[in-house]
Amino acid sequence: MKESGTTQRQVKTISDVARLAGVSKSTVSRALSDSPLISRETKERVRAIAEKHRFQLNVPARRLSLKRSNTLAFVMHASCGTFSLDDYFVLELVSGISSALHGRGYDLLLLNVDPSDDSWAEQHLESGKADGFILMTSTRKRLHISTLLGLGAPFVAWGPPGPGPEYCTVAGNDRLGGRLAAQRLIGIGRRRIAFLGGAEAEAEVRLRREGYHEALQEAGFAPDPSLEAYGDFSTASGARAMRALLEARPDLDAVFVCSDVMAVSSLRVLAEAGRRVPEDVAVVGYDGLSIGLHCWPPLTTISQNLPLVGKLLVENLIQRIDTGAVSHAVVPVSLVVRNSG
Amino acid sequence: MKESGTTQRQVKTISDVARLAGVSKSTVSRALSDSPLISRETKERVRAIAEKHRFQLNVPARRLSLKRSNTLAFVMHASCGTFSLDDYFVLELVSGISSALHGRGYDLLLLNVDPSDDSWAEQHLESGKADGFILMTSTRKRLHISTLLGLGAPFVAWGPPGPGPEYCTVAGNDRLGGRLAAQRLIGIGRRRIAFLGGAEAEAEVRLRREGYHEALQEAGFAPDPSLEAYGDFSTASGARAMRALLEARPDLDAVFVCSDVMAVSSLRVLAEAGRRVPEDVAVVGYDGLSIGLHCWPPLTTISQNLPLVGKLLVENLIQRIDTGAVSHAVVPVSLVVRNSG
DNA sequence: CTGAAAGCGCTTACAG
DNA sequence: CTGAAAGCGCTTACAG
Repeated sequence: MKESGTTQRQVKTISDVARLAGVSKSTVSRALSDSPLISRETKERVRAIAEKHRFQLNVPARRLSLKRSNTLAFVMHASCGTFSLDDYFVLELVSGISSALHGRGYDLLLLNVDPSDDSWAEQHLESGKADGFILMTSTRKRLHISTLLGLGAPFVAWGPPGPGPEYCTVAGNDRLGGRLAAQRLIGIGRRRIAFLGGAEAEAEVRLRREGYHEALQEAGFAPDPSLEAYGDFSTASGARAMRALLEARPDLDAVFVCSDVMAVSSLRVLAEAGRRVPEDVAVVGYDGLSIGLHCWPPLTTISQNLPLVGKLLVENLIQRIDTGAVSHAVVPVSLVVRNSG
Repeated sequence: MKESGTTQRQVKTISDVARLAGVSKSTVSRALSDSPLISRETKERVRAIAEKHRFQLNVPARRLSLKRSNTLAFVMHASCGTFSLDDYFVLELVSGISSALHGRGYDLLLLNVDPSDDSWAEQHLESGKADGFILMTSTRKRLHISTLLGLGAPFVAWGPPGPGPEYCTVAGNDRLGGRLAAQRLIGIGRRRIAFLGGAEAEAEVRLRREGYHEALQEAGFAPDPSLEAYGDFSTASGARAMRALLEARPDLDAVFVCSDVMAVSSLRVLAEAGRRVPEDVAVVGYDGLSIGLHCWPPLTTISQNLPLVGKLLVENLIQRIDTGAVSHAVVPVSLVVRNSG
């Protein structure tokens, strides 16, 4: 009974727990990971001791042994240096992903990468830093996707699936979104409805435009290229495209803008041009970001349900890691009517 | 020369590199970590081989051996479930931190915690998941700080240092910020200048109020409690406090709001009350978030230079981990004049 | 159901 | 300057 003297000795490894429980390391390890090999009594005893001493498994050791990091990396490229509104979409998504990870036993690593450099993938995969990637990057997306495919890395990308090799995707229902936006503007009596897109090369932009075209045609209007302009999802490009549209078609009475971030800067251009929103020009945005609630006038928009997007990104990636299953998820979108259109 | 057949064999461990270089594992390890023990020639040879085969050190093994994770955890509690504007300050900061980490050899873990539960600290420290913490949480800050202090965990907290035990802090110059805001409003001829604060318990709120009082007194005005109201930094609380102020003092002609997030919702309340901004009521916000640029009217504000804040949080935390040094940094603030005040 | 032993891939005294 | 060996703290065949 010479327990005294060792009173405050820390319980830092499974060996310590084993000693206290009078069993082997193997048994402790199995008890803590709930192995079916261990009897209920032993399990309970070991766990009680572990809890009493607030024992924490050493995670690097576990990862080394398991050859698995239980870590997901979120890949983004915040506009180097200063933050800007342009990143709000991604930031709102991080929040959804982070919540979705809760209780799933995975950690979330934030990876800020240079869009023209794809070495991050190998560096994080081969080193055992991450088991899989969530790809948000819109610039040079093809480069990053093909690098990941080349490595055989598990990943999930935001946006509609491309042609070619298969990988997990989560996207909004872009065609429906475009359609809903145009239908809304037609429904409130607009006739010269412009389309302000992100980069035309992006599949989601083309799909939203298709939906917009369909709605126009169903209402008996012919799509008109002079009513279409493109940016790159940044505030600056949105403002530029809006100015170009006003110049080309001073008679436009509505505009469907492919992202809330660009819509917010379009509102400003319209105000500066002396157009009242929505009286002179109605505006519908896309994404359903919180800023849309607080700009002026509050933005009517197509909401993408980002918490759900985050959940699906996480769950489908984990499924891909565990089973190899490749999935394509499409999340519903919905029209949120506020004041701008 | 029977090299063929093994052509595509992967180089996955330092043993593989050692074999190819004709040296021992020890030497490879030392060469890759740039140990002064190794000759320049050997170093170069080993590194050339490692690079040629795109060798990546196994990070969990390294962490196990070094007993150091080289990982910083950013602790936040996004409003559970749905994201909201309320989180924009934190999100802009994550971006700054992530950039600041670039090239410092540390990874960034995102920790979304329940504000009433402080078990995350022990779980991440003892398990070797993180070496230090960046604390953003405003709710129950004292609880989390005392838990971290109790564990002896390296951490840095945003906000002015509290009394009692010492820990690293990074804060804005809150007193100066409050002063600049009030001076601006006095300077444009306002006389009944309200103060809309975050929680009165927060040191930064009290300091900003002190600065505001000082400026008033210097201009010959007496501070007036009926012109002061408090929220909790959320949009909802900002709106509530603004309504209370308008009710209590319908004659107010300016308001200094302690955060841009609350200022944005105050703008809306003022618009609904039929007050023109800035003609009837001038508004100055705080933080310098990007939303301030895109609300209506664009927000005059006290900018906090969040990229610098992120840099200091990271650097001072790493210094604390490496040397034990406890620092208190104060970042400059500046008035950014836009349209609201 | 339990344990002794090997192995995961590094780092670093220790010996030369 | 270099190497053999022990050790970091887990997990898991393998043997009982």
